[in-house]
Amino acid sequence: MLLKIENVGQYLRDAGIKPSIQRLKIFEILAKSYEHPTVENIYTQLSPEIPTLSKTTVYNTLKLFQKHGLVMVINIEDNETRYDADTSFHGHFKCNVCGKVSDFNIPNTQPLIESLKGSLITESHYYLKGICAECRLRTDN
Amino acid sequence: MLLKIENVGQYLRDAGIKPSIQRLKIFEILAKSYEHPTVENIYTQLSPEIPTLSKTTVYNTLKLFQKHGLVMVINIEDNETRYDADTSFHGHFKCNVCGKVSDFNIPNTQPLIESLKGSLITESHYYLKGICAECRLRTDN
DNA sequence: TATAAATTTGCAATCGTTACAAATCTGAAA
DNA sequence: TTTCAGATTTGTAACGATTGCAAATTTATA
Repeated sequence: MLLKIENVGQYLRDAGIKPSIQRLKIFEILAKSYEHPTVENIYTQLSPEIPTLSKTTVYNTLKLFQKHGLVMVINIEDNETRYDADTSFHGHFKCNVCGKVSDFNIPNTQPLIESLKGSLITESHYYLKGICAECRLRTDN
Repeated sequence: MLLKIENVGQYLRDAGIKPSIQRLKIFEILAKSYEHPTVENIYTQLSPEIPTLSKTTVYNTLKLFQKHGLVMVINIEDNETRYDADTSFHGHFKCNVCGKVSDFNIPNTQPLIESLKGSLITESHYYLKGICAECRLRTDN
């Protein structure tokens, strides 16, 4: 989802991260769009603006965000790691035709799983794959 | 979960796959255990029994199983692809301490997601991460 | 037994990610 | 302002999982 953060610099500072230009821009891409970009996506988008940007910086920064709980990792495809600045519990839907990943709300709260009694749950992930409405219309599926 | 398949050879044949020794053994590892092995796991387990086994064969075979709907991919960690011969909808829980991945049943049916109306859903994945009961007791978490 | 097709194998290539050390930047003290 | 230490960024090399591909082997068929 689109996160409404007025001051990204403050948001990072509050999380204990010094807001360098690279960090600010990377976080903005994550927060101010509906995409769930890969490292490659972020790097490509930012390169014109920050020509000296290194892909290593993107990796390092995302690791840093993760460590501070500002970002969650989306593993839908095994060869495609995506990132999301919305860390609240929500689902992801990936269209196998156009490749887009969209968010969806999960109505009810998580069910209590009997067999996991005694376990500590720190992360929940729910995702679906299929063909999105637009692609179905377009391709007659 | 533990799949109860009396005749693995027949099961593969029914799916349109000729049951070679390699395919049989690889499928047995997937079906007859609670683990959710990686390619590495499978290769290591089978190597003593089939000394000529190639890791490429494991990859090819898993791709083939996938194509015929006999196997689902589990992407919990971005650097660790696991496989499961139980393709029915169920959840996975990964313990961050011992690393084990266990199954759990999901009680109620999937909620209808309003925003996905018109989409065709072909795969559902639900997974949790945390610390399992055993590791909590052992490590005092 | 001969031959074609299917399967397996081994190796090289690819790609995403990480390690690491040098370069650059930032902020505080002098 | 200048200097210096620490933080951050960068580029390159290394690594590991996965794939491409062609040769070798096995299996099925005539």
